[in-house]
Amino acid sequence: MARKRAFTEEELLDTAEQLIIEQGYSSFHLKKLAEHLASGARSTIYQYFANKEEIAAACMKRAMVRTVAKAEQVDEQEPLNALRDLLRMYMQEADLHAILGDVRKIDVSQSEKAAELVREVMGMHETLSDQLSRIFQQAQNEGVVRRDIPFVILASLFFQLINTPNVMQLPSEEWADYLFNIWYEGSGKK
Amino acid sequence: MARKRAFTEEELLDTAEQLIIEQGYSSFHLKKLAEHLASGARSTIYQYFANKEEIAAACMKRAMVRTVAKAEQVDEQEPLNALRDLLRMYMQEADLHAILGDVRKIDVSQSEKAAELVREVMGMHETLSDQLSRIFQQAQNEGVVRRDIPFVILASLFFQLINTPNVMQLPSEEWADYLFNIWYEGSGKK
Amino acid sequence: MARKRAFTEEELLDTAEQLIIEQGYSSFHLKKLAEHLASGARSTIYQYFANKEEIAAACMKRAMVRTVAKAEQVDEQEPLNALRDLLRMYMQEADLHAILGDVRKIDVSQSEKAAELVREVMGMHETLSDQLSRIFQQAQNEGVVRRDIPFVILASLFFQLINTPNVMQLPSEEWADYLFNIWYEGSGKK
Amino acid sequence: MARKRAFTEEELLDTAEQLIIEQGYSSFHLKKLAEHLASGARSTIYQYFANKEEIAAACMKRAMVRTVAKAEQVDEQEPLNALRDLLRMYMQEADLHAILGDVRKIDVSQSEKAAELVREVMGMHETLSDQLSRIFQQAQNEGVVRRDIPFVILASLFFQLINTPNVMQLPSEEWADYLFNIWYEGSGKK
DNA sequence: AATGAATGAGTCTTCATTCAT
DNA sequence: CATGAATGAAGACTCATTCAT
Repeated sequence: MARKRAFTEEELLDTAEQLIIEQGYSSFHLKKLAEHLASGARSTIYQYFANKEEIAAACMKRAMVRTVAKAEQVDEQEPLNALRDLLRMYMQEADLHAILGDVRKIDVSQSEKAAELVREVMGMHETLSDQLSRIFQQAQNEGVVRRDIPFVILASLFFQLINTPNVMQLPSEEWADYLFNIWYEGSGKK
Repeated sequence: MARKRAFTEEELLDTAEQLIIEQGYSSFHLKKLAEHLASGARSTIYQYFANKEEIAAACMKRAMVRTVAKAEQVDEQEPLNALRDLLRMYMQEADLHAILGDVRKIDVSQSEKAAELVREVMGMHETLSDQLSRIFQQAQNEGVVRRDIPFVILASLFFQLINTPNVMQLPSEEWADYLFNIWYEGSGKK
Repeated sequence: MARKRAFTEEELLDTAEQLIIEQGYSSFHLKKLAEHLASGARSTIYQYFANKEEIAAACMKRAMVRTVAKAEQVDEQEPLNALRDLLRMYMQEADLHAILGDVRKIDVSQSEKAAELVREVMGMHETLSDQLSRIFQQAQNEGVVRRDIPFVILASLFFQLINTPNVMQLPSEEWADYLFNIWYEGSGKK
Repeated sequence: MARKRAFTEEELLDTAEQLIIEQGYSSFHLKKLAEHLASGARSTIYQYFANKEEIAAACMKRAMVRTVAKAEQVDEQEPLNALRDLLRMYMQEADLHAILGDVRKIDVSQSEKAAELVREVMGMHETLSDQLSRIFQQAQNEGVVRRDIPFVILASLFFQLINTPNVMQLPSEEWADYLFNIWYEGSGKK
């Protein structure tokens, strides 16, 4: 008994995520968002979200939830296998990096809702970090990775692999495994 | 007899660079720039540059020129030594990464001058890449790095080392050497 | 060494005061304000004030300061004379009533400056009330006004005289004295 | 078979009146109105009224009609008794004052219906004024109120009594009689 | 030159009103 | 009839850029 929706909340967040990833949060404008939505006026957006900040935060939370859900399904029994699986997963959620860098830029002072969402994202980030640390520590205990390097650094380097441009155009999983090997074996000659 | 200069072009670019690095290009405003300049009015900036985009581009070019100059001084005879030296150098010019990520964000459509500057920055980036590739190829020829991996990827991974947060607070050079070792030997157990 | 000002801060506040008095704070818009200023764009206003709320608050404070200054010059020795003088004075600052009713409508949550100004206005209101109370109490002590009525009520009724439309078009002072007499003697036959 | 009514016209006007009295016409929004209605959507309001202005005007007319009806029942034989009764009545319809101050704020240029309603309200206001004048004139004729003051002024001062804040928390009728006495006898010592 | 001031284009947000189911 | 949804016309505010002294 009402008009047909111009776009779903889902579509809105998809579009927002795409824009934020491509151009960064600082240049994320509702005008642009509305234009990219194809149908629907700018003001319609306010039916779904109270303000720009909430959109960005909701968007980031959604990506984070998605990632955490996948991360939880990784079997942590065998550290190396776990790391390989995690890398594959992060490779698919490659934008997470960009997003995490932008969460702090959200002005949270005018919207308690946005503040809460940002807090949740931070919390989940913590969860992911903890998982990596846990696995790395176990790997060190089992002696399968170097022990002469603090695991934070190992983790940090490992996490950066995601940013490597896939110049060989390999399928995501193969690419992940390829990088994993280099990370593990090193770039020097054997 | 002209009035006392409010600020030199040099000072302006220094301040701009600092701002762009700290907060990213998208949130780089001339208002902020003027405030950080201590002396001089916002409108005075237009005596030196025609618009915001030119400032950003000039700023990035300057950083690039600086880097290229240093890179040229690296002795490329011994590939591994050359790489070590380059890493040390890049570590000092760590902001280059941030800057390079932002060049593309400059809206170049309204200012031919800015467009030209951006092109120059891109060109110099190319120069740096070529150098890295050259050294890596030589290293592969000499058999001091793995040959089963395309040198572009080796270079890409190598270049990412710069982003690793220096959690151990080591002095820049030591930190570079530390990472170099991990990159070379890998993270896996020996 | 700069362009000529489109309007002074003084002119701006004058215009704002007029608008707020005529149409109330709730319908006070910067667009309207700019239009009434004859010269100057809307955005120029922001050179002088940070936001709408500050303008309104500054405007009210100015009126209040003006009034308090006049009130302080009233000689309180003889209560009845003092009251007569005060009434004359309030008659000239007749808009004070309208303004006071609107101070509370100012949204103070986004601007500390506005909040402070509002606080100051309230404080000065207090000062004026205290003065009235003081004089009324003294008048009761000296037996020149009724003692069977709480002085707050006496003051309240007295203060309302200001709102009486001057249908006879008497000069302000005469009109004040005229009303003062009715207030004192009552409307009933002697 | 129609759906259940979301709200009656009566309920709508009740709520509108309450809002206009509490916060003034300038901050009267249909959004707020709909929220306060508990049941029914904002758009449903347009089944009953063509626009915001009509609602406000209808609301004010209703209050006016109510007041006029009560005023007509006052026995005008004895002027003083009539005045006392009128004051009691106005005290109960104390919001009338607020409403009358707001009629002029209604933008009547877009809706002929609203314009007509506003005209009616003004007309009834006239009626009430006439009644007051009539009674005052009679009172002057009978010599029960001062004759040295134009009856318009007497009426005006009388009407303002309604605004006096009831600090003593007396029941409405007692409060009316209390003020009536002061108005009649004056505030000066006997 | 340097700069205080002006300004218009652009963004966010709100709200009355209209649509279409 | 009722209403969920859409929307355009404001209004607040910011900022790059231009003016004129």
